[in-house]
Amino acid sequence: MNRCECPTVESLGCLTNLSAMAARNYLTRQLALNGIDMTIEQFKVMVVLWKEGVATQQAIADFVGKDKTSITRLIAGLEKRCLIQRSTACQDKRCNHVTLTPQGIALEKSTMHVLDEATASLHQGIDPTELVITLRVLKQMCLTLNYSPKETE
Amino acid sequence: MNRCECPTVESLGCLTNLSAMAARNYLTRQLALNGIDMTIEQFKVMVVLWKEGVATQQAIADFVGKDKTSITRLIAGLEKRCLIQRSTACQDKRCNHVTLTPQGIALEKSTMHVLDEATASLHQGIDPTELVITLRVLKQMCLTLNYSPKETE
DNA sequence: CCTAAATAGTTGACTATGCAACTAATGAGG
DNA sequence: CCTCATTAGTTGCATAGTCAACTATTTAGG
Repeated sequence: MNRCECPTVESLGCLTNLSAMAARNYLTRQLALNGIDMTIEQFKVMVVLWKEGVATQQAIADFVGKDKTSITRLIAGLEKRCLIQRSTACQDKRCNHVTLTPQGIALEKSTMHVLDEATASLHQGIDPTELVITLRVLKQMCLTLNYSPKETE
Repeated sequence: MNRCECPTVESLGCLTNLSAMAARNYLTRQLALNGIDMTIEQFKVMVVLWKEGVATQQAIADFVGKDKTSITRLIAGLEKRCLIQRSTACQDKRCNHVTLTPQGIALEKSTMHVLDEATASLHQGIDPTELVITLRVLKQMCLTLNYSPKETE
């Protein structure tokens, strides 16, 4: 049964949700198929750390566009898998410094490879020009919603 | 802090997730602001029922593009709010017939109004031609993923 | 200096999702 | 007819997300 038949919609509200879920599930399967025990959400946190080396939880939250609460729990999952470490100490004792473990560092190459292949699959069959437009439109929508002045109220 | 800064991406994988979440949260707020005690997910189920009148849980799952497990739980939420009813009986005793209660029927107009306004907000500032392209691209991506022949394996 | 506001993180309650395992009912083939 | 595969739905387990309330720390202002 075709999963794109939601009767609601010719709207970004519904279609972004459907396609996001489809992409999410696809990436999850690909990671699993490649023996990488990591969810997409955890993966995004790892990308930040691979880039930055160290980060506070709040900084990670801002990077990946999530609540600090979510980060607390994602970090907990990554810590359980021994991919990152939390060190409570720094000048500002409110902050946690999140750093990669050797295992975490080692995963970068293979994991990014899976991501690149998966992204290629997602983009497959899509006209490059239209892809660019789509990405721009989605960003536009994010901006509109995050900065929306009065919530239509 | 701008929530569209995920460093990962110029990919549909990441951007659809960000924009879907943004849209989802926006719609949730709008429903709440209008005094409608319903989540987006429940709302989608209601749309199916407003259209179809009756449906089995599996049929609803297919319509909204979710697992039957999710539907079991969404339906439970709607039942608790007295918006729908499950009647186990029919020719095929495996099926549940899900129907609307009078309260559920009564909610259609106001709820759809909120949806229409919210959709207009989402689409605000987006060129109509580009919107059409975007919707087509997202559908394409859903199709690619649902029918993906070999999972890149 | 000391109180009040802001910030970083955590926790609990609620909702949603997927997978796997399970029950119950149906249908198909020997 | 009876067994076996299929289908509908439920439940348990793990993950994720939001909001609100809370602790601890830092900072700003009287």
